[in-house]
Amino acid sequence: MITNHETQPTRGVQLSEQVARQLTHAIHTGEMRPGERLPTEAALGERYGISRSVVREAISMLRNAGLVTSRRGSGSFVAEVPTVALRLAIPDPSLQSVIRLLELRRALEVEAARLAAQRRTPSQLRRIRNAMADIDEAVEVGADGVDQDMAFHRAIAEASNNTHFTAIIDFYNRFLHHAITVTRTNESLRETFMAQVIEEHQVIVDAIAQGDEEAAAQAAGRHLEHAEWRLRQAPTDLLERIEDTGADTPF
Amino acid sequence: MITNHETQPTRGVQLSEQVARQLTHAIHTGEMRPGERLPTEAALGERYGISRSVVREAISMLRNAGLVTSRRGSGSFVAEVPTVALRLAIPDPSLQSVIRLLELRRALEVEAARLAAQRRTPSQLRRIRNAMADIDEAVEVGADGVDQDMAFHRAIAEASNNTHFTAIIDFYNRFLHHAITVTRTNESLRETFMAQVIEEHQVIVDAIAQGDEEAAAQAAGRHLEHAEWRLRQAPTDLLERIEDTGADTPF
DNA sequence: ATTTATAATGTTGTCTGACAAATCCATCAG
DNA sequence: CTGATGGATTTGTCAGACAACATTATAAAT
Repeated sequence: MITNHETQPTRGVQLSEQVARQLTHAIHTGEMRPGERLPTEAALGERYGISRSVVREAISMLRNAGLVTSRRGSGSFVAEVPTVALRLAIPDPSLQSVIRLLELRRALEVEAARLAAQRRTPSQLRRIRNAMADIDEAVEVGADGVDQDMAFHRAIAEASNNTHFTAIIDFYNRFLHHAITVTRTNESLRETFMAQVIEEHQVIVDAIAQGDEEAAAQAAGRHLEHAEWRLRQAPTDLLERIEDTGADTPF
Repeated sequence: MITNHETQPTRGVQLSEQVARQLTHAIHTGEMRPGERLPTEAALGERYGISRSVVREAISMLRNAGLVTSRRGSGSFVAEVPTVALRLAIPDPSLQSVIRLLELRRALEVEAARLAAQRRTPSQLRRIRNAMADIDEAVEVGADGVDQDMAFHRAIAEASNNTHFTAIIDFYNRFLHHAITVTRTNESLRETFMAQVIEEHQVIVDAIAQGDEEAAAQAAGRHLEHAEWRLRQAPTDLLERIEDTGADTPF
C-alpha cells in the first residue's frame, strides 16, 4: 500500500533507502537544522505513505551515519555536528600493510608539524612538551611508552589547528598501536631505539617552538622514515593479528 | 521476553546495539569470514532470544558500517573487504574551511606524488598522461575541466600504490569540487589560472616520469600552495553552500 | 541421461497492530 | 511560584503475516 502522499521516492530500490536519502538531503541542505527534532516516526510514515518499520530502518541508517540521534520517549534529533561516514578498509596486520599506514602517517604528520610550527599557541606548545616529558617518564619506569608516544604525536596534530589531521591520525593510530608496541618489545634493540626516538622528537619540538616550518617538516619526515626502518628491524613474526580492542567499532 | 539462550548481552543499552557489537566482534576476529553467509534473521533472533526487529536493526548497523551486505531472498553476507566507518564532520563551505581541506590535500598529494615517482608502473604513468591530456582538451572546448583535474590527481594517487591515499582523497574531493569550480568560473582570471595549472601539472608529471621523488614532492607542494593562492583570489561570496550531489551519502 | 520448465521452500523486505519504557507537558496542591 | 502527579506522546521491542525475490528440488521433455 504505497500511496506516496507527499513525495514519491523513485521506485526500484529499497524503500527505507529512498526515505533515508530524502531525509539526508534535507539535513545536508540545512532544511532541517542541527538540534531540530524531526517528525515522529508515525508522521513520517504518513507523509511518505510507508509503514513505521520502514521509517525506523531509514532513521536507523541516519543514526548510523551520525546524522541524527534518537532518544526513547522524546524523539529523533538532527545531530549537532552532522557527519558523513568515510568507509575505510580495515588494514591487515602484515608488515607490508603496516608500512602503507606509516606512509600515510608520514604524509599527515609532516604537514601537521609544519602547520604546528606556523600557528601553535603557547598552551599547545606546553602540551607538546608535557607529552614529551611523559614519554621520558614512562621509559624510565620501564614501560614501552607507546600510549605516551601517540599522545605526543596527537598533541602536534592538535597544534596544527586543523581537525582533519587529528581525526585521521586518531583513526589510523588504532591500527598502528600494535605494530609500534612490537618494535619496542624487541629487548635487544629497545634501548638504542628509544634513545633515537627521544632525540628525534626533541628536534621536532625545537623546530615547532622556534616556528621554523621547514625544519619541523623535515624533522617529522626523518622521524617517520626512521620509524619505518626500526619497524623493519623487528622480527616480523611478531606482527600478528591486530588485537580487537572492541573500541574500534562505530557504535 | 529476553531469555538469552546462548549469549547474554550486557543489559542496559539498546538491544540491537549489543547484538551488533557481538556480530561485529565475530567478523573482526575472523570467526566469520568474508563472503560467508550469516545465520538467518530468525535464527539470530532465536539464538539471542530477541525479536526479528531487533536483529534487523543490528544487521542494519553492520550494513551501514560496510561489514555485511544483504540480498533479499538470499541472506546477509560478510562483506568481502570489511571496513570500519570513520565519521567525519561535514566541512562547511567557508573559505577558511576550504583552506583547511587544501592543507590536508597538500599533505596527501605531496606524499602521493613522491611515492608515485618511486613506484609508478608504466601503465599508471600512461594513465596520468592521458588524464593530463583530458584537461587540455576540456579547456580548449571551454569547459572548466574540474572533473578532469580531479581525475588527474586521482591517477597520481593511484600510482602511489597505497589505497589509503586514494580513499581519503576521493572522500574529500567531493567537498572541494565546488570550491575549485568557483575559482575557475572567475572569468577574468580563468585563462591565466588555467595556464598556470597546466604548467604546474606538467612539472609534476615530468618528475614522476623520471622517478625523481624529491622533485615530484616539491612540485606537488608548489601546486597546492598556488591552488590556495588562486582560491583566495576568487570572490569569496561565490563560496556558498556545497551543492548536494546526492552521491555523498554512505548508502 | 541431460536439459529445461515448474513447483516447493527459504530468506529478506514491508505491513500491521500491540505493548513497554522513557520522556514531556499540563494540571493541580501546597 | 514550586513541586508532584497523572496522562499523553514517542521511541524501543515484540509478534505474526504477507510480498518479493532467490535457491533448490522435482518433474517433464527431448
